[in-house]
Parts: sequence; C-alpha cells; structure tokens
Amino acid sequence: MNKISEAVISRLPRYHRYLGELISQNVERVSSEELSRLMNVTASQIRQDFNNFGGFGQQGYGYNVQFLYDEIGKLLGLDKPHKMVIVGAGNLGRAIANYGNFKNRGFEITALFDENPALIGMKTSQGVVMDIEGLYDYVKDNQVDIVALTLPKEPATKIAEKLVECGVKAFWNFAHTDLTFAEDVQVENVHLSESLMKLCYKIKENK
Amino acid sequence: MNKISEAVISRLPRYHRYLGELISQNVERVSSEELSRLMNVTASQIRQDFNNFGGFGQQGYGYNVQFLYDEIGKLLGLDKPHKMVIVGAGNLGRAIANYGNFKNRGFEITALFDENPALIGMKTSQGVVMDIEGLYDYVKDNQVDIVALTLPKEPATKIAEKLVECGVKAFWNFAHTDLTFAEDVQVENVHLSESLMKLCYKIKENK
DNA sequence: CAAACTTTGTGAAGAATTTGACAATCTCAC
DNA sequence: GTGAGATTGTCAAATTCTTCACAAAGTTTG
Repeated sequence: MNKISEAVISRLPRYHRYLGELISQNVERVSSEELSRLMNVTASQIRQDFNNFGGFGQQGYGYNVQFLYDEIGKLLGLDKPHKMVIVGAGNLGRAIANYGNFKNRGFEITALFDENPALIGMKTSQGVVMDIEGLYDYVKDNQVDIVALTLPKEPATKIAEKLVECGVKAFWNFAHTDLTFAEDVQVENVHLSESLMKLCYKIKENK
Repeated sequence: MNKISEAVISRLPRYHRYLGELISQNVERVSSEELSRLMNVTASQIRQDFNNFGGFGQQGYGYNVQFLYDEIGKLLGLDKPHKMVIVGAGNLGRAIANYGNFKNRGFEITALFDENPALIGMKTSQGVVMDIEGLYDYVKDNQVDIVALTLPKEPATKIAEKLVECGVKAFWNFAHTDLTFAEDVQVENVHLSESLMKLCYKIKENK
C-alpha cells in the first residue's frame, strides 16, 4: 500500500466520529455530498480520502454508514484492544483514567503510576495508584501497548527513555516537550498550552 | 498584513516553547540552522515562517533569542492577560485549573462552574466550584476572554450556545463535538480521543 | 427492462506549502 | 578599516494537498 499522508490520517478519527453519530441516528446510507455538508468539508476531499484505501462506496448509492464506520475503525486499529498504562496520577492522569468512552473503544487502562508518595495508594476507578518504582518491571511482565505520560517534562523524558529500553513502543505524551526516539517508537503529543496559544492568536486577529 | 496561513500559526507556539528553553539556558543568539537542528525542521521553513511577519533576524548574526521569543509571544497575544472560566469541574476541568504554567503566561482562571450538585461548593486551588445556573450572569458581569468547556458534548453544545448569546467570543473546547458559530466566535478544539486514535493508527502501521 | 438519475472513483488542474539556492548584508577578527 | 565568513530575507522550484470535472457504474422508477 502507498504511504498514506499525515493529512489524511488526521481526518480519519473525525470521519469515524461523524459516522458513529449517524449510526446512533439509525442512518443507513450517506453520500459524500451529504457527509460533506454535515462535516463542513468538500465532498471531493471525502471521496479522495477514502480512495486512498481503495474506496468504500458504490456508484449511485453512496456509502453504507455501518460498513464505512467499521472500515475506518479497522484502519485506525480500533478493532483490536489496546492496553494502556498511565504514568502520572495527577488530575490529568485521573481525568484520562476516568474517561469512560475509551473503554467502549477497546482501550483498557490497566494501571496508574506516580512518584508522588501522597498519591501512591490512592484509589481510583481504575485501581490503586502504584509506585513508579514498579513501573519498569510492570511493563516487562505485562502487555502494555500504550503509555500515557501525564506528568511534568523532566520526569516524563527520563521515564520515557527507560520505558523504551523496557520495550514500550507507543507514547501518548501530555508533557510539555517533544519526545524523540528511534523510528519504531511512536509518539503522539498533546500539547494543551499550544492549543490554547493558537486560540489566543485567533482572538487577537479577530479584534 | 497578509493573511497568515494556518500552517504557520500552528508552528508559532512550538517556536515559542523552544525559544523559552533557550532563554532558560542563557542562550543569547541562535541561527535558523541551529534552531532547525534542535527542532527537527528545515532552516528554510524557519526563515520563511518568520518572514511572514517581516523577519526578526539580522544577516551574519542570526536571531536574538529573547527578542524573537517576545515577538512571537506578541504575535500569539501572550503579552496581554486573558481571563478564563472553566465550565465542567470534573478531573479534566480541575487538571486545567491546577495547571500552574498557565498563570505564568498571563492566563487567569477566574471561576469554575459545574451542574453536578456533588461538585458545586467543592474547593479547588482556583476557588469554589460554582453552580452553572450562575454562569450566564457571571459572564455578563465580568470580563471573560475564554471559556474552557470540559464537560460532555450534549451539555457543552447547549451551554456554549447560550454563552455566545451572552457575548462570549472564544471557546477552548474539550467536548467530543465540533462547535460551530458565527464567524466572530473563535473555537479551538482539543479532541483527546482523536489524538489517541491517530496513535493507534501509527502503532498498527509500525507492525 | 430501459431510461433517467445518482454518485462514486479518478485523472488532472489548481492552490498551498515546503524546500532549495543565492544575493544582500551584517559580523568579527586582525 | 578591511576582508573573510556567516546568515538572513527572498525568489523560484519542487512537492504536497485540495478541488474540479466527468466517465463509469450502480440505483431507481415507471
């Protein structure tokens, strides 16, 4: 398969979300034109995007909503379960741990770690917060597909490096820094303050 | 001034972050070449980006780090204070309320609202959680530059619409939906699950 | 079952973004 | 002060992304 561009991949989750909504409204079929109105993008882009993966529609009919939803889900890997560990049990870590929607989509949070003695032992909906000392043995002994890093940048960088040595291949990084590793380690950054700054730019331009 | 492209704006916060780090390391000057190695982008892109705003450097010298940092800060509107209200006092709302770095950058969280009686009255580092009933009067009576929406999509949509009627011009939206309003209302979406799905895609491709 | 209609998949044009290259200009050492 | 070296700002080329336009192929109606 050709390399799919980053731009296309970034749009897949949004398609998935809108299709999920159509399913919950019992909509069975949808045309690229209808979907484009709903999502505020061009119909052409929708068709072009799906065509990267071979095309999921049928001329004269459009797309079967459920089928398309499932196919995009497969593209995103949502058909397979993912075990996730959260490192950093502050408010953000607990927010993610408690976010119910993840479980529905095959994400299972198997453990929560922190280095702060005040948090270790704390009960959460995902179990007790464990001492970060045990983290490295944990990832060696258990399947861990994703590590979410919800702690300040200095410990995050240090801990992530050790985790890579222990075989972790994917990070969901909330720390205010860019983690970079060898090619086969995947990182997805969520830089909240950058998003807030972008909003500020828009506010300023709007005046 | 010409319209600056979305792509350029998205990169400004990252420049700002790296420059901030250079400042804390007491680095006085930097060339586009050095910065490009640090940030893993091309030097040409850096120069092109800054040139959108007239260029901040000097031939033969490079860029003065502090000056560049301040200028980008101004572009992002970080030189002016912003008053923010958080609607939704769950873990995510409290995570944002407690995130200390915001205060340093001129963001002041002035109030926290929720509709859940179990949370109303709860003490946080930013004051007591207020009843959402009082939200609309609050935004009419006080300056509110940004409303952060950290609650489920159904109430978020409903509440945001009312807030627009009350004059709110900017939303930082964490709800799992796209808010759309008239042109002069700015929205910045943070869709955590979409970011997680992108990570899953990369994991799958990596195998 | 045929004709009219719908809508996709796709090649090509157009637009936007990124990269390359270098003249212009400043710095710095001597 | 002068000349060698450094580095920007900027124009142009290359690349990537988005939109347009339409033939091909399926659907629906009578």
